[in-house]
Amino acid sequence: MANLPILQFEEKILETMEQNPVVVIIGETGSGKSTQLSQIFHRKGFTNSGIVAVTQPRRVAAVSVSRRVAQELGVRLGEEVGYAIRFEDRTSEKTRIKYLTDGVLLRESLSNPELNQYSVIILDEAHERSLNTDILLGMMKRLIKLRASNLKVLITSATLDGEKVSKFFSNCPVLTVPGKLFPVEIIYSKERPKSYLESSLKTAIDIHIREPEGDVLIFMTGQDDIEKLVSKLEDKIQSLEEGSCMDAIVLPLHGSLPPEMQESVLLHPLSVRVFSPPPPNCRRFIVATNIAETSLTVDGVVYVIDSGYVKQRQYNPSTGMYSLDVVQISKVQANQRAGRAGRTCPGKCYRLYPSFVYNEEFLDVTVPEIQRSSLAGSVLYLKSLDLPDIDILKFDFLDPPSSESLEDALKQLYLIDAINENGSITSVGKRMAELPLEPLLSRTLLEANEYGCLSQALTVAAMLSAETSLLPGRSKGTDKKRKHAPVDLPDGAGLGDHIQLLQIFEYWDQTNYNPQWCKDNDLQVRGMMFVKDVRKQLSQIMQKIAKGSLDVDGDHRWKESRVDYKNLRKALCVGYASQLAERMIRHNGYRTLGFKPQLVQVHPSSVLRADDEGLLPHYVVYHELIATSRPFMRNVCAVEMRWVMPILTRLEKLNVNKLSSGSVPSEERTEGKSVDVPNEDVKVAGVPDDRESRIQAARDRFLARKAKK
DNA sequence: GAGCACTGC
Repeated sequence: MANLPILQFEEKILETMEQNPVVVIIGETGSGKSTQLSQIFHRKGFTNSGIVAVTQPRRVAAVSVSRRVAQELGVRLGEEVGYAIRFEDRTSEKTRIKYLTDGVLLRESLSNPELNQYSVIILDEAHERSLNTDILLGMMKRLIKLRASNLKVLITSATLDGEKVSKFFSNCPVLTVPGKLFPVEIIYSKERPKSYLESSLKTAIDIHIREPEGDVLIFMTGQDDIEKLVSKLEDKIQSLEEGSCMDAIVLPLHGSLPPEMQESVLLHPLSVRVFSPPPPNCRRFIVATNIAETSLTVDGVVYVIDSGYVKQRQYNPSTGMYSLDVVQISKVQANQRAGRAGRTCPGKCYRLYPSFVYNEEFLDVTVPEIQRSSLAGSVLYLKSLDLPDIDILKFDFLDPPSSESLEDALKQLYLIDAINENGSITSVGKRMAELPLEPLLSRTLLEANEYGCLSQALTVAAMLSAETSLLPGRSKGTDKKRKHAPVDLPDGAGLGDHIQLLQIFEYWDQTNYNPQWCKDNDLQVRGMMFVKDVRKQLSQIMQKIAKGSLDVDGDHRWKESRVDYKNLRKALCVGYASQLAERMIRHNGYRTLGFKPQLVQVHPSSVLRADDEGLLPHYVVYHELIATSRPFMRNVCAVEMRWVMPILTRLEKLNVNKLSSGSVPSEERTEGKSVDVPNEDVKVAGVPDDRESRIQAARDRFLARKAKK
């Protein structure tokens, strides 16, 4: 600890802090910024007037760094040094240094907008540009004006981004603290590879034959490529002449591996011996996604092979559709990957692309999450802060999202009553913001409370929050098994996936949360326990914010509602009003109604059932649109026509221009736009002209069908 | 009839 580079900069940092409310620190890997900055401020008495907060984008980081700091200060974790993450608050009245996830700090500012308990706020790993950090950056800019006399803000960033952050904070000073990395030699390819799978295979084998010992970390884009490369690499290594090289093992590392397997990769070869006979000098090849870029650190890596690509999820605000695309990494990512080779000794990084690609094609920094996600939740959050000087469309973002994306968020919020036609937050919206959920689910919970099916809705919301971690990753071994397993699971009564999720939890509940039941049905125990936690947290918040009596514990008197789940589905229909789709006339394709109309299909994994004529329900709401091989609706729920009508009416009245004028006092607003011609109003920027006529057509068909009956 | 990188309240 004594020779951490950052400690030599202590005086300089303190001096700069004294004269400036905000300082940007560029601290390279190994500089000690995450553990030392907070201690420096503690030593210098900043903790006498308030707490020093350090945010982290990940839970594990908040926990492990705070543990380290407590140890270094020789105090018990939870006393002078503590942490706060979702479901776990290990702080006390004694706490002076507090590590917390950026999401927790955002929640805290909901009840205490000026964050008065803190004297110093450090936004660590800001260069990762998580959605929450970006919102915090904007809020800090405002906060330092309000609390000019008693708040200091520190932002840690990457070399390529520091100037930009500084400019954002009126050219605040930038301090660079060197890291403690060993030099890494960068080796570029002469040309672009035809296939980066083949190219990484060749490079890996070259390293194995020519280079001295040291593990090899290979960055690939996804599970498929990883599995292919692992098996090719294993074949190639086996075919090498016996005794000509040292032994080698090949290990995959990605997010859908069970956590135990991820951990076993991180341990040093000594521990691998538990599973296999101890090879004297054995090289490990770790084939990983970008999980190894920041989230996990693999020890012993000397060589890195960088494909130059990453799989990224992006949101298209005009269609409401997500897609997973393989895209080029940024320079910051490329450097981060290379750095993984220099943690224990000098290393080498093989970039499978020419240097001009790095220099001319790669973006300096990764496109921030805020420009790749649906912003309904963030916009609702900002609206709920009710800050007089904040206009969402002009909110000071470091990288502003497109106006199309903001308008999409406003439109969604309007359709679920979270904001009114003038863009102001409603009382429903205020209560929604208290819930740590996507707005559509928050809205569903509030509506369900009105219909007496809150308990069911809580379960659905909790199940959806954990959904990806419920099913184990697909691997050849479990695939066949899983074909039989779901037979034992409920089928959602044919009404859709939300209902099935509800039934699954209810079954588990009836077994008294038996872990064996999860295993028998191929559900991850950890995931189901998480659902239980989330459900509990949500019901506690609902008890605080909902009016009237609540039924959060499950009410078994509602037997009749279990046949068709009408109340729950009705609540879902109101909550998911902006994600509604109508089936085509004579086949089972659907057309989305809230966005620029898209032809989509129900995902094949859905349990939604067709009627006797083989047709699916006329209307469904969907949890997510995802474009993979084709555009699919994932997690759908059958809804009834008469529930849909009010939504169509609301869609018709939609006027995005009015929604976006949120900061103008309402009198002025109605003055200027008093002409009430809804047909004209629909034709605004970002909304296609044909939408109105399509909705009209949808209504006509609906009325015609109704007349027939 | 498909398959998904990574986080977080």
